[in-house]
Amino acid sequence: MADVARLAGVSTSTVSRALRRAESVSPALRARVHEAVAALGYVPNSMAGGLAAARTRTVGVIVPSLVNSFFAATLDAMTERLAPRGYQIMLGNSAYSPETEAALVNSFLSWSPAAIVLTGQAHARATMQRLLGAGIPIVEMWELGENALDSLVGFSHRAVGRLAARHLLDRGRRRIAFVGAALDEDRRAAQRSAGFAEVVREQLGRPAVVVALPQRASAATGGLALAELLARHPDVDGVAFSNDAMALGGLFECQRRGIGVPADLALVGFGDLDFAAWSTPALSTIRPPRREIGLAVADHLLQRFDDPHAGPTTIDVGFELVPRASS
Amino acid sequence: MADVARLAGVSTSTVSRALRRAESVSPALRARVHEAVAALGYVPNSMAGGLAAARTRTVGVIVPSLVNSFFAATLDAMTERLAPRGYQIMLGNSAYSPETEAALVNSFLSWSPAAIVLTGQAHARATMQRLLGAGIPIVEMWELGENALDSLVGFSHRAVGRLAARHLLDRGRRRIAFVGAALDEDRRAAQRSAGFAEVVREQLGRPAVVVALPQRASAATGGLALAELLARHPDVDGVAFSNDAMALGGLFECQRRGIGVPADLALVGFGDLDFAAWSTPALSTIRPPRREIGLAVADHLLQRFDDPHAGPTTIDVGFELVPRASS
DNA sequence: GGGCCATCTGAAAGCGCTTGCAAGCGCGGC
DNA sequence: GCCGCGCTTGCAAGCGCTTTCAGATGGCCC
Repeated sequence: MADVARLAGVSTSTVSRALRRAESVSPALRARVHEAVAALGYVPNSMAGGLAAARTRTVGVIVPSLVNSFFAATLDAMTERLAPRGYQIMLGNSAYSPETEAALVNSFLSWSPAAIVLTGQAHARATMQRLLGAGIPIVEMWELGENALDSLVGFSHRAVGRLAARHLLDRGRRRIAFVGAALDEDRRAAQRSAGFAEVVREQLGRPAVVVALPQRASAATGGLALAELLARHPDVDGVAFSNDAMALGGLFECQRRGIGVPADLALVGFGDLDFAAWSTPALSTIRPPRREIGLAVADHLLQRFDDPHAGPTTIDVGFELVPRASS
Repeated sequence: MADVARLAGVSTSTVSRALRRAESVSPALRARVHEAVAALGYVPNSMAGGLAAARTRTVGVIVPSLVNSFFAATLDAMTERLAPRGYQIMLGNSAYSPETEAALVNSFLSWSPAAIVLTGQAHARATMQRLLGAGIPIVEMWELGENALDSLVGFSHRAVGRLAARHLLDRGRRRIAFVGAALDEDRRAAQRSAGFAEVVREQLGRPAVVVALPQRASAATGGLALAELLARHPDVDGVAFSNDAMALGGLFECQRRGIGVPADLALVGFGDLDFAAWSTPALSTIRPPRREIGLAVADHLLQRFDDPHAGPTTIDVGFELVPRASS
């Protein structure tokens, strides 16, 4: 930076200001500084900057899994929006464990991040306290409930479950069931399941049939769980799956068994993954705005970075039923 | 840190050493320091540390896409191995653009990372120079060719394409074709296509039929591309897809058209994604070690971090044909 | 033309750690 | 009993920026 200052014939404080808050430096000097920066290929040392300013252009993001393409799409969209503004993403993978999440939050905080983004609303108490004490924007995403820590960007998974059930009822199905996986671990899937069960109880006056395997959701568990459901309730005529990957597995299981979809069994998934529109029959599903969540989080954060007066908000990004041939 | 030092009755340098290189501090003091750290809930400021030491426990990773579950799985595995050792991942999304990659490398470098991990071997010249000048381990992953920048962890995509072709030939198919997408952008897919074409030329003495759509690979493009292939070559009897998502789209397209798989048309994919084993018929595919790449990269880096004498290596993680019912 | 205010720039004090250097200490050998 | 060597520990000098504070500059009004 001293070199840049020398070449531009100014002091390092001016260089810093020209690079940081351009408007506080006269246009002529600003141009000279930028020329010098370009000529020297100067790249500021982020750590020195961060240390001096006690904040950095870093956003810590913790997701429970990357293989789950929901969060991958959200992250994708988030980097897309944040990177051009010079914000780096520090990635953390909690593997659905609150303890791991706590450890990640701790180490993220040691970087004085500009914000921290978490998935869901379930956190260790210590995590929440530490987060609140940091005095930076905190965003919880992908879930929408009470008592937000700070900002919230998501939608109601209970409502998703309710909609799935209503959709099957609308299609004239009465012997309907919910198929999930790892519901103890995946809170949001459990909420969808609960919403589904609510509607079943309200409309049909009986407890809902829910089959959940302990393994993680996948096409394999979808097929296996459907097999188990059929073994226990051979007369089932409509199934809501916890996500599209499982629904795909269910669809294939039906093909193997010669079960007509939707003639014998109506299927509805969640996610609107790439293949849903292309399967035979095309998969009815509920589309969560995977990318939009990332964009909304990024936009909200940028706004709060730019305007210190901007406070936390709750953004309901909603979701959408995509009825197709499978139901 | 001063507080910790006071509580432990030592100087800050001792605290730093106890935390950093434990062996250079007597066991008694080390224990006192750790007690004090625990009592105070002290979390070191990474930036101050990084600034003073001119290096950080940070690894910059650039992938071309997260939605592509190949890289998501690799990243997942990498974080799993790196996080427990205190290394943070800075995530960059190049979106298959060398310019974006160059910008990301630049900003990563401003954090004095412990290493940088790139996807593939195609980079802007300036990127490579800057990287080499940084004097840190550089890993290129997912591709295996000549002239590694530094370390290399991957496999030969040309060999994958060759194997796909040979597999179809082994199954007695002669009118075989390759179906891909965005081959100009996705170098590795292009290499698979080239390997496929080589074998066709060698064994059948004619140029290979390759259909590639400009859009990104997906079930949708797989179905569309297969439709185009069938329009141009109705007599095709074997197809290798650039990846499993496309193959799935192709399989569904066959179901729609009543084309028997594998009776009329043999299908082979690439990736061994979750659903491949569960489709009807189960999808023959070539399995790249998605997670293993991440683990190998992480292990290699940790080794080089621990032992400054350790140099770059090239690791061929290989791949595996998984023959199933679709071929 | 002088005085005052607004605007822009520079000097310098850290930000919280790491690490080279040197001093302190205990112990074994002569 | 003294010397010297190794192992520990503390001192203090930065690492490369940001930002406060004050000084310089120029424009404008009376």
